[in-house]
Amino acid sequence: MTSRTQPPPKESPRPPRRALILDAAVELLRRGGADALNMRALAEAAGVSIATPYNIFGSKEAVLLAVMEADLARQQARYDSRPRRSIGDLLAACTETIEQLTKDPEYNRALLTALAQTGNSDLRLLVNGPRYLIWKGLLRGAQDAGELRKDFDLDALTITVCQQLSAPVMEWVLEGLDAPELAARSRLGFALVLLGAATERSRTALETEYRKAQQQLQALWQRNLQRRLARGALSPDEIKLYEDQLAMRRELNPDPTEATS
Amino acid sequence: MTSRTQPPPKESPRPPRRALILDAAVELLRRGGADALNMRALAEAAGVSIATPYNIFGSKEAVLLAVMEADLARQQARYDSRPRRSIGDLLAACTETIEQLTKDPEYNRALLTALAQTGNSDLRLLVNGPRYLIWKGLLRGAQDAGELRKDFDLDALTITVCQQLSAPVMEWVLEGLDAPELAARSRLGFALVLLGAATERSRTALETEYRKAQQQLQALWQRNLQRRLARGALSPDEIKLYEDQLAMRRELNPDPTEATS
DNA sequence: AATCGCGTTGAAACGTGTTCTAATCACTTG
DNA sequence: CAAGTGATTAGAACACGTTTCAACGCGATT
Repeated sequence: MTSRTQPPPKESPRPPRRALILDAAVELLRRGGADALNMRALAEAAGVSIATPYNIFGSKEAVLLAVMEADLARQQARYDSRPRRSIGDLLAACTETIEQLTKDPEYNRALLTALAQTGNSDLRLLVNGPRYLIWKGLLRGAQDAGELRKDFDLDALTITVCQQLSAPVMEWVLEGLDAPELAARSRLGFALVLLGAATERSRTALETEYRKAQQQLQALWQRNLQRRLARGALSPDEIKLYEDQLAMRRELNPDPTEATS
Repeated sequence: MTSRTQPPPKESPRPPRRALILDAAVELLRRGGADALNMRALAEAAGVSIATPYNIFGSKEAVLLAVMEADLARQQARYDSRPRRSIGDLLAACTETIEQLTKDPEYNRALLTALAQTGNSDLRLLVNGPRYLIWKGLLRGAQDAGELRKDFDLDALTITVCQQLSAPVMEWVLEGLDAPELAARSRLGFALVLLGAATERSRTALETEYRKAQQQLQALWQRNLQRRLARGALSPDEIKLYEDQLAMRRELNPDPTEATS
């Protein structure tokens, strides 16, 4: 009946404890990471009893899901407000999504880490459900605009694109990637996937996009590897990867920049 | 000096406690899932004191990493033994990887769940490092065989392909996907990504592969959604997705199979 | 044979999510 | 204005998990 879906239509009498707790959770996650968010700290930060979050939400997991839900609702609103139609808009949306994540890295990482730790499986639906529709809408726009072949199923494209986004995001959450690499990787993935379904009209633009992302990524790799080499913080696997890359590159360019050293 | 990389070259005197504990961990994961693997149960199952795993490995996380490492070493050996060169081999390797995972679903899911819960960030290197090289080798083979355009960077392709594998696997671990859908999704992703870099020679085969995976996926979706509809276990988001799909399909085929009901 | 080193042990400490219970508070009702 | 009523609170208690630590036992060394 009301416009909200989840919460029972019960208005908070005076002190909005629900919001108090959610705000405190966000702040704790942002400041101390996933480990900082335990129920005692949460209650204290919100200025309520430890029993209160349990009365209102039921469990720690439910608190986290509520935080996530609020986040997604905000994002969804942002997307709903601007319809987009071309592949350019699609790529822009990708960049925008990554920016939203990396704008508040501690918080977003901590939230996703904490949710992963609860082993929650609703996470998938919560995150992917609404997002899926957003991306599908964008892809449909591009398809209608003749930038994607009509004989490619929209759902299949959407899934593939979503996977290309979620994988690097997950790595970023686990601290395996920094923000620039996350951005480059997702754009690269988008471009390459879309290239597979591109029409003649969109092909060159996507190839350009692809090449741009690829060069960005290569530069980042070089930089990150050399930084880690300098720190001595490099695992055998990474070293092997690095040498592998160098060998490849040397193979392709018979005249590398070795003379400068 | 020795052929192994990680473990210090120290032979176990009589009772190989290290192996005992690792075996017990595997068995616990397989039988009871991630929750069943707590240190007390592990110690008991291995027939040692609870302190022993800590002396040998250092922490629960380290035990899990050791289990994972042993797994990967086994897999790596399997791949090393058979060099492959074409896109067909690449797709076969994808299927094979998924089969390895889903052949022992409880164990693999539990292991990855448990590792995700520890929030470990070495996970990425451990899993991706060796795997990365495997996939890169396969892609290089396909590129050398003229099935992938030479002007596409191998690392970029490898990353994108790996992401197309890791994302659905992650969803599968979180119980969001069943085994057939996992297989279909990864093949779909592989085909679509490779299609972006396909040469004229490989294009039609990849399109066929893509279409096969797509149809498989669609059939699975229909089945899964209807099954969940029947159970009444469907969230609003899923219903919206379902209606969205139906609308799309009706839009495309003016004559759906509705008459049969 | 006595001593030393070292891995192993059992129990206890510690942290965390969750629940329980008596006391408290606000708001309605007579 | 006072009493009742229900939700809310504070704090302890509980269950369960990881980790630590001092004591122990066993084999090798001198």
